Amino acid sequence: MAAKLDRIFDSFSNKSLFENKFVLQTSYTPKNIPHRDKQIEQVAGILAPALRGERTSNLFVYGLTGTGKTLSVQYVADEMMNRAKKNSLNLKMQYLNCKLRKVSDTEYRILAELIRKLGGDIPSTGLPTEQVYNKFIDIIEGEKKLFILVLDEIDQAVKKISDGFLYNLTRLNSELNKSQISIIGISNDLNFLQNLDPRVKSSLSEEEIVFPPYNAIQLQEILKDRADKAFKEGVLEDGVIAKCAAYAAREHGDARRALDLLRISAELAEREEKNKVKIEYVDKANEKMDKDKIVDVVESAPKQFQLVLLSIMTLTDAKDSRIFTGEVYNVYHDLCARIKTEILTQRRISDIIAEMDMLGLINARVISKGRHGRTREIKLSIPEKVAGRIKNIMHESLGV
DNA sequence: CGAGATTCATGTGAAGTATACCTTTAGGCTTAA
DNA sequence: AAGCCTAAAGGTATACTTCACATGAATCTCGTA
Repeated sequence: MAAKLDRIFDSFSNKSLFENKFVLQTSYTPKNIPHRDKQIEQVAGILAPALRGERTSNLFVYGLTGTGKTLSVQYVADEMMNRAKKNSLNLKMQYLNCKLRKVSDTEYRILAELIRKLGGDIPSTGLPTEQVYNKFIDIIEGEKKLFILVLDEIDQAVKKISDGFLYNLTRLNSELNKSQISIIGISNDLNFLQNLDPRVKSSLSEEEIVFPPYNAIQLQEILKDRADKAFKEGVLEDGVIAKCAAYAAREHGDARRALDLLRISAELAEREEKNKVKIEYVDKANEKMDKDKIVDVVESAPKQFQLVLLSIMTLTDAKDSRIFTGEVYNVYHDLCARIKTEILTQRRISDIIAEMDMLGLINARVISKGRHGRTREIKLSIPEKVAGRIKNIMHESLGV
């Protein structure tokens, strides 16, 4: 065993394909952002008044995942902060990703997280929401400043909560005396604005910028740029980058995905102690990414979700016809009885199934079976290759 | 035979409940002057 | 008297339950051709 480990460690330290892996990670902020010059200029143009101490317009940024929205905004923000520091302007920016699980569920949690990031302290529950607002205002009003709030994945937040939250935020300015606040909303959902309360819509999107997806060629350039820094000389086989770019271009030009693909391909190659990244590793990486995502969701899901999912999977195996809510509930019921867990009502299970549909674990749609009532028709949307693994995880965590 | 009426199995909304936290407040005890 | 601790009182959020009503097409009913 020890010898084997030695070998693994040796190969790891000696033959690493990476020069600097960090460059490929999502947290890395490159110095130049290719093909986004125009958007960056626009953002900068809109935010520039802040450097003169004026309030900036609220800004709304669209674009699919991995089109460089967050990166560009953060880039501009960083530059501005530098500038502001030099001119000793009291400018403050705060970035918040609304999608993080611990944050996303409620208005309360978003505000609480925001306050924590600003150095305040707020309990995780118990306070009236209004008091949390007051605390937030207190912090901002602490000293005179311009405050720019960047809300990433804002559509997620609104989907979970309501747009009342945004309404409150946009109105916040009228309650502020010394300071002023501007909001930058970043959204993946292009239709997001249309479903918004008109009042919110007009005040939030004083300015709008759209980030178009990258095409395959642009993706290749981005990848090459980073690959040069990330990898040692000549470890990439020809066409690896092209293939990563192609895969990602198929997924609406998602640069993040392209970079992940490249990194994971190389990691796989490294693990097999190869000294070159071959094209087939890209395929493997692609599969692995899908799989990891699902595993992640399932692992972090609450127990009752897992039980319901397990019921659905059992049913999928048992019969090849369509699956309905009632059947799932029966199986779930038995399962709970078997492992002595409390049994939730069918009403709740119905909601859980709807939520799992949102998570993309299953595919459920409401159908009417005429005389035989209305129900959801449920289909598992976990690939078979991953299903086994998922089942193991659940068996383990549930102790079935 | 075809237009309505009926029906089933569950979707869906609203309101209520239990639990887990949180702050505030008031009483009681300790402490220092 | 001031300070500190503790327990009770009064809030809220969240996950869930209960109740009640809404749905929508297969099936049934019945009048008519």
